[in-house]
Amino acid sequence: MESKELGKKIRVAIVEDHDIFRKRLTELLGFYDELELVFTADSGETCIKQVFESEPEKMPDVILMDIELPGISGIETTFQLKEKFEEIDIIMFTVFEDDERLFESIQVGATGYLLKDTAIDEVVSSLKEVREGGSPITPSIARKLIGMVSKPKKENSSKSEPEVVPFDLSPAEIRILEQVIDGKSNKEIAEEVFLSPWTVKTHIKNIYKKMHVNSRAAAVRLALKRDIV
Amino acid sequence: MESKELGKKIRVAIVEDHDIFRKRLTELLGFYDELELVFTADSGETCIKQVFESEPEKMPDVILMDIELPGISGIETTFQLKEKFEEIDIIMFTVFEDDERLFESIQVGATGYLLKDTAIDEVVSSLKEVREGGSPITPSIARKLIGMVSKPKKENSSKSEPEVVPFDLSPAEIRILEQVIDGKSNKEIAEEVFLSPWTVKTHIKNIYKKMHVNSRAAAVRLALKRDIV
DNA sequence: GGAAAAATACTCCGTTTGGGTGATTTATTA
DNA sequence: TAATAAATCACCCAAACGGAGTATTTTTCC
Repeated sequence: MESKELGKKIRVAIVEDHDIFRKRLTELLGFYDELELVFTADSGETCIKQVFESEPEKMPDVILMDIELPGISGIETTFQLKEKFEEIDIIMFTVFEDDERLFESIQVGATGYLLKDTAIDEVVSSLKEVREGGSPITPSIARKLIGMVSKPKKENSSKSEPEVVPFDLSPAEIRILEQVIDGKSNKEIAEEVFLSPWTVKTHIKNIYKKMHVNSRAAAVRLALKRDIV
Repeated sequence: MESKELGKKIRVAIVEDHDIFRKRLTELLGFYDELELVFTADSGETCIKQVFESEPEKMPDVILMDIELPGISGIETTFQLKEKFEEIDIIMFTVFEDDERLFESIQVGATGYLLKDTAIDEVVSSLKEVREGGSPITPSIARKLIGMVSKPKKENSSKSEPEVVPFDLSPAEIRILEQVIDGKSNKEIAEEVFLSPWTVKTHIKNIYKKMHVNSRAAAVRLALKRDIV
């Protein structure tokens, strides 16, 4: 855990399209001596522009990023920024609590995920935690995150190795996923497992939902990476 | 988010083998009126016994569970408790930060995961959050959790040596194959690499020929198996 | 300089996929 | 027993894909 020069101010940027909210946040963060607001932006495009134009000593350490933005979304913005500026930590800041956005945010490299009703000093601690290698996450969001890696409880497997199956795919689904990984088409799979092509398709759609992907290629990559097969 | 009868005291139990630590924690939590300590235990066995013998009005809402315990571990204890008392929330409380224990804790049904150096009022907020459907997690732990669901970011390996690639894919083809593995569509890839979608398609067809496959899924599997990326 | 390889762009066409919706049957378990 | 979850089958539609062919421009290397 490499804490980044304690004692130095944390350079913060705010990306938020809602004027009043942005100003209020700016105002509140102003009370904290340990923070230095380097810029605010009201859109993803502006934010990216600002970062590119920032002199090194004004480069933000952490960006508080609204997800809902006019034009490109906060998620897309994060993705683009992380491509070039890997070292900037980005905390998603949103009113939304849905799984998809959370998952996408994580995929594109967001470090934290806070709901907008988070108390201001919680926000400030989060900014610090992020600099120290942590990932501040609103508890209600954390529970969803846990849901993504935990499998709903079932049979007793307390002893020996827990036999970890990421995403809780049913046996039928795993069987089909294996065929998908083998590069077979739905029709081919159907013949292989003696099911109608429609059933195969339904299974695959359910697999996608559970794995949070939307194509065979992505499913294959994830499955191999997580050793599902 | 079903908050459980706000206004009612939260019944808490502490499971911790270290005497001084347990007493100190007990003492500290005593200052909070909104909490009611129903019991403490110094081992998993004792804890389970206590829960089974608890009268309904003394049943804990939340248990702060140390992971390192003499006899059965906090994880095993959690597992056994959750089997019978699904409604009890359990927060793992530990000095350990390793992935395995975190993962196991989640698998057996722990709701939160705090490090022992967490400030006391953070602990108290966590107890409340848990009752409101949240999952309080120490930020440094949360980052590990995120690592479990995120895709590894590509590092820029500035090519110095020729780097042998199975199948002799041209650099352009490898670049495109990487995108295919990321689950992108031809159009998305085209935008990413600034080429027309038709060109991308041509490349992909050539990749298929060289790899002797005829679908994305198959290409992804082969590429990952042979470490092309 | 000239041949070969790679990269680029485009068309036509039929097939496959992914997403949405809905329905029935069989376990399982609360 | 009632509620839930898993597995099965079905249809529609728009978008994406894969196969075949053609053609120009760059690069590379002998």
